[in-house]
Amino acid sequence: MARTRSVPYRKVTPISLFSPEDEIFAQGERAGSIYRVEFGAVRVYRLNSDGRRQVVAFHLAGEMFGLEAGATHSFFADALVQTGLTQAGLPDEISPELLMLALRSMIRAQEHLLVICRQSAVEKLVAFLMDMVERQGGLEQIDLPMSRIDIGEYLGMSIETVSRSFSKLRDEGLLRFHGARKVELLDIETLKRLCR
Amino acid sequence: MARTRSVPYRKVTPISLFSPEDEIFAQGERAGSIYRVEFGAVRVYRLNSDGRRQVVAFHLAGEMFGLEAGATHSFFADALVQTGLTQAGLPDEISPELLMLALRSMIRAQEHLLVICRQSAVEKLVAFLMDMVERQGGLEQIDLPMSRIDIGEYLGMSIETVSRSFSKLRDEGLLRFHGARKVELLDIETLKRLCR
DNA sequence: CGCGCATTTGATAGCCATCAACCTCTGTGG
DNA sequence: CCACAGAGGTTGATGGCTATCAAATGCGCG
Repeated sequence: MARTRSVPYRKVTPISLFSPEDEIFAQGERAGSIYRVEFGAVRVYRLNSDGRRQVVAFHLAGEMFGLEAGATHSFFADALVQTGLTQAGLPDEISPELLMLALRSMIRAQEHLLVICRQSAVEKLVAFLMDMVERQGGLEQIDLPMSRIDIGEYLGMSIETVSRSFSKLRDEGLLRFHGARKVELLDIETLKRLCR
Repeated sequence: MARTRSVPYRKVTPISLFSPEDEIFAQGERAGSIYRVEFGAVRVYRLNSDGRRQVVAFHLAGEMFGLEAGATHSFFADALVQTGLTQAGLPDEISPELLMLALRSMIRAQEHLLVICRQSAVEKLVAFLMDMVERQGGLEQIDLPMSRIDIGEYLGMSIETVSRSFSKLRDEGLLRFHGARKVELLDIETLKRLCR
C-alpha cells in the first residue's frame, strides 16, 4: 500500500543492525530522524495506561517510518527479527515527498481503522494477510515476521482467536502453513472476497 | 486535541452554507482544497464495499479537514447540522504548518485506533465524550451534533449499544441528558478514570 | 395535537475473551 | 544421537459482552 521509497534522504547513515526485541526508539524520546528498513521488520506500538500494548503498524523492507508530529516520539519501535536500518535527519526544507509520507501514514492508519472496526475475527485476519501479501510483492507465499501476540495486538483480538481463525482458514483449504510463520495462500480470489 | 487554526489560507472563500446531509465532497472527487469549519459540524466517512459506513472523523467549529494523500478524495464528507465552511486552495509552497496538519491528522487517526481496539463499549463512549469535551473548550455541558447512528459508526458499535452505554452512565450518575443531543458531565474525574 | 423518526429498552443468540491443557518446534546439554 | 526444557502456538470449555431482532417510548416539527 503506502510505498515510501521516494522520500529523499539527507546524511544517510550506514546500516545499523538490530536484533529481535532491540529498541529503535521509545515514546517520549526526542524525534527528528526518519528510518528506512533495509532488511528485516519493525513493529511500532504504544502502551496504554493499563499496560496493554497496541501495535500500530508493522514496517517491512523498503518502507520508512519514524515521522512525528511533535518534538518527541508518540510510540515505541523495536525490531521483530534481525533488522537493518538506515537513518536520516529531516531535510531542512519540508519536501512534498515528506508531506506525502505523512499523508500516506494517515491513510494507512485510517485503513487500519476500517479493518479493525465492524469486521469479524476471520475478516480482520484475511485483511491483514492481504496487506502483507501486497507489501511482500504479491507472492502467494508470505513470511510473518511477527508472533501471534503481535498480530493479536495489531488487530485487536486475542492470540487464541488469531490462532483459531488461522486454523479455520486452513481447514477451509484457503491456507497452508509451513511452520507457524510461513503461509501459503491457496485461493487468493476467495480470500479477497472474504475481506469484503 | 488537534487544533488546526494555525494553517495559513490562500484565497479564502466567503463562507458557504451546508444543511444537514449536504455533501461537501465525495470519494473519488478531485481534491485540492482544505476546508475550515466556521460553525456547525462535519462528518468524514467511507463506504465499505458491502455498503456499511465507517465514520472516520468528526470536525467541529475551528477545525480544518480535507487534506488528501492523492489527487482525489479517499472519503466522503457531509454536514451534520447547519454548517458554514471556508475553503482554500493548497499553498504552492508546502508549509511546515501544512505538514503539521497532516501529522496531527495521522496522530488523531492512530488515537482513534487506540480507542476502538480492545476497549469495552462504555470505555469507547467515555473516550469519545472526553474528546468532545476537550474540543468544545472543556465545558461540562456538550452538544452532540451527530446521531446515535453516527456515534456507532464512529466507534464501531451498534446504535443500541451506544444507547445502552449512555443509559448506564446516566444511571450511575455520571451523565445528565437534556434531550438526546445535550449531555452534562456530572463527574469528569470518574469519567476520565473510566477511559483508562 | 398528532405524525414520523430518533432513541431507548427488552429478549435472545452468537462471537470472542479468558482460563486451561496440550502440542510442536527449537536449541541445549548429556 | 537422544532427552529435555522452554517458548510459542493450538485446541477445548465456558462465560460475558454485544449484535440483532423486536417493541415501546420520547421528541421535534408541522
